[in-house]
Amino acid sequence: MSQTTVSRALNGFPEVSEKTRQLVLAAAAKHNYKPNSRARRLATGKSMTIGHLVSVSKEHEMVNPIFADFIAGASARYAQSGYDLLLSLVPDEDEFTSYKELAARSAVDGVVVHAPRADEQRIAQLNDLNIPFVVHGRSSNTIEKYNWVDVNNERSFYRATQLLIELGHRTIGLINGLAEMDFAMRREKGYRRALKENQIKLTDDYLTHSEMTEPNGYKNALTLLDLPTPPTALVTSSIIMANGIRRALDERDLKLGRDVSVITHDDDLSYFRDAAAVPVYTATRSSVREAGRLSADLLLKAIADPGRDPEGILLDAELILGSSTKPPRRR
Amino acid sequence: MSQTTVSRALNGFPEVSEKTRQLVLAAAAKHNYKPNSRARRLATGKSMTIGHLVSVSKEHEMVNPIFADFIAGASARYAQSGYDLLLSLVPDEDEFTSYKELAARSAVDGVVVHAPRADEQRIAQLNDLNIPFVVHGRSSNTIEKYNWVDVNNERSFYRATQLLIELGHRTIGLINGLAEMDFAMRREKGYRRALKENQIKLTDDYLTHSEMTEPNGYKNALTLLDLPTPPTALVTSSIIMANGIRRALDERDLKLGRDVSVITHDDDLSYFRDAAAVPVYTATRSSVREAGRLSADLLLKAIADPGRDPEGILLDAELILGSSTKPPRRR
DNA sequence: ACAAGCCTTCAAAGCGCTTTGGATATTTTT
DNA sequence: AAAAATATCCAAAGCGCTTTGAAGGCTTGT
Repeated sequence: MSQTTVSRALNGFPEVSEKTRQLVLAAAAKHNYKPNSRARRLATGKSMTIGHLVSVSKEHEMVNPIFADFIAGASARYAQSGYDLLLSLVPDEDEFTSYKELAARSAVDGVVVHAPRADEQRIAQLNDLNIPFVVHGRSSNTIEKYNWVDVNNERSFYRATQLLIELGHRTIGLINGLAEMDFAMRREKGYRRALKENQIKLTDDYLTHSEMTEPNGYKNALTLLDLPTPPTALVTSSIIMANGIRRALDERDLKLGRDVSVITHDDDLSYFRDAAAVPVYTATRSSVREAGRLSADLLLKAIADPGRDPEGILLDAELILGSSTKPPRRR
Repeated sequence: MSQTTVSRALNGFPEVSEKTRQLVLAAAAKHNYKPNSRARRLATGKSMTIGHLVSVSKEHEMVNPIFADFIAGASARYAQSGYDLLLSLVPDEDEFTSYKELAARSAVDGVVVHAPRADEQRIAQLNDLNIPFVVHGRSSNTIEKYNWVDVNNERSFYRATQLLIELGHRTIGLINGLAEMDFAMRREKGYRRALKENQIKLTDDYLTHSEMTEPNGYKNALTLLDLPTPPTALVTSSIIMANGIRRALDERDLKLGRDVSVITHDDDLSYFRDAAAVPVYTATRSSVREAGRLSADLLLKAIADPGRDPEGILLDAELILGSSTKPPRRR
């Protein structure tokens, strides 16, 4: 049987009769034959690979813990469509070089941009390289069109802050992610809007920016608790930081919920899943794994149809009531 | 200039004069030329790709949080050697199929085996497939030779338990990972050995096995605290579980350290780095990122020299004194 | 029974590199 | 100055597939 027939049979072309196809498939299964990826990719001119470049902050060598769950969501989709996932953790200053290199050697058919900043260079750069991409998040100061999947950060933090205010809190801190991150900026905006609408004036002392680690949650919580007028409630951007906050409260002999209310953003990480009947944390919750799935779908569409107009998908984080929020304690 | 010369110049062959090489390099840099990966891989017969198959438990869709840091370590090494990292998150029951498929289409030059069980099928299977691999961890019930990088789990949990005993604790619980995992088995062994050497008899009630999530740490801690004779100290396999334990203590109005001592294994995750002058947790600490680096090195060596005898690298976890351990409280 | 048309199969070209074996230019030796 | 040795470059083959263009085998209509 000729190579052509085999190739066509395996790739589902209509020119081959059903009988021969079955024969070919049977023989392939029997010998555990799979077309050699390398040869196939050269012949088709496609890489059948999606690149994920995750930046590692030089300073703290920090890998954003949400990325594992995000990738878990995306990976499943890629597998379904026969794509491989190429992962590269790069020092953040090398990010663009890495994209360029991937494009030059045409190693990937598309890439995912993680952790966009409010000012994000990569979007224009990738548009220039003319390589399909999707951004997990958005970039406020970017005018260009691009594909993105994001959570409604501004609105959900507005609602979270509003909830605390309705409970009676007037001194509310925000323990946020790095200031240059787009999500952090939007969350801050929501927080400020809620305060403003309720005529609450707070200095920037009640606002911290840092990498979202547990120690940073702890440290920043202590800083806020040591203010002359300590906050009675905290909003934070990550459940990992929330754990640090809990530790800080513990150290000050304060009880989460009773003494200080906390609302956290909850990415629904698989190892922190807050699935109790009454959740531990009141939270703005949105599954980052689902975001991974949607991002993958969007990217695959963009690759399949290069003429396609960029699209944005906005997920709405639910505001989940848990036991970490109560009215402020009487003094 | 001929294709041959260019190829040789770029790949550092001695047959080309230094002058021409510089010319070629300059021209390549100028046009941002990089040899097409697909073509190069077909021509050389190498994939220049390392596969990481991370299994996702069907039940909880849990992705082991240590894998991000492990991969961060490995990725840096791959990049240095020009290798790509292919990541696939697969439902655990499909693991072997996935390896076989990767091998059949020769998509990778080697693979890393994550989270080995005490009875681990994959090792024999990969040896059969004759594909270079390294295991992160070991498999106690496997006789075959293989490359591995592991921590001295048995010894470090022996020492941890011993420390608690020396402090005066007699009722010590172990909140461990899944029973079938090799690391969990070894840690239990160390724990039991320390108890036995000190003539301490405890029922299996003081021992729990589960996926290492925060909620499981919480739940299992509560279970142990509710025993007729509750433990005065706990040993646990993950800092994420330790956070759950803290929450359980909190709920019971017990203070970590003062009321219940805790020693945790600490993988030195980037978002939980316990770098305070006096660490929060007394811990058996070993950087999983370093394990990633070493695994990558070992695998690359194995690929470069197929005749090489398998090698094992045993890392010793340090026992770090923190503030979560104190003598048991008088009743 | 023959031509037209379709279904099925095939031989060969090409994907963009690396590598082999040979040719040419240069230097060294006799 | 010629021969030998070496340094430098090149044309062509080949990696294992997909895809093109064409040929062979069957069916159908007349």
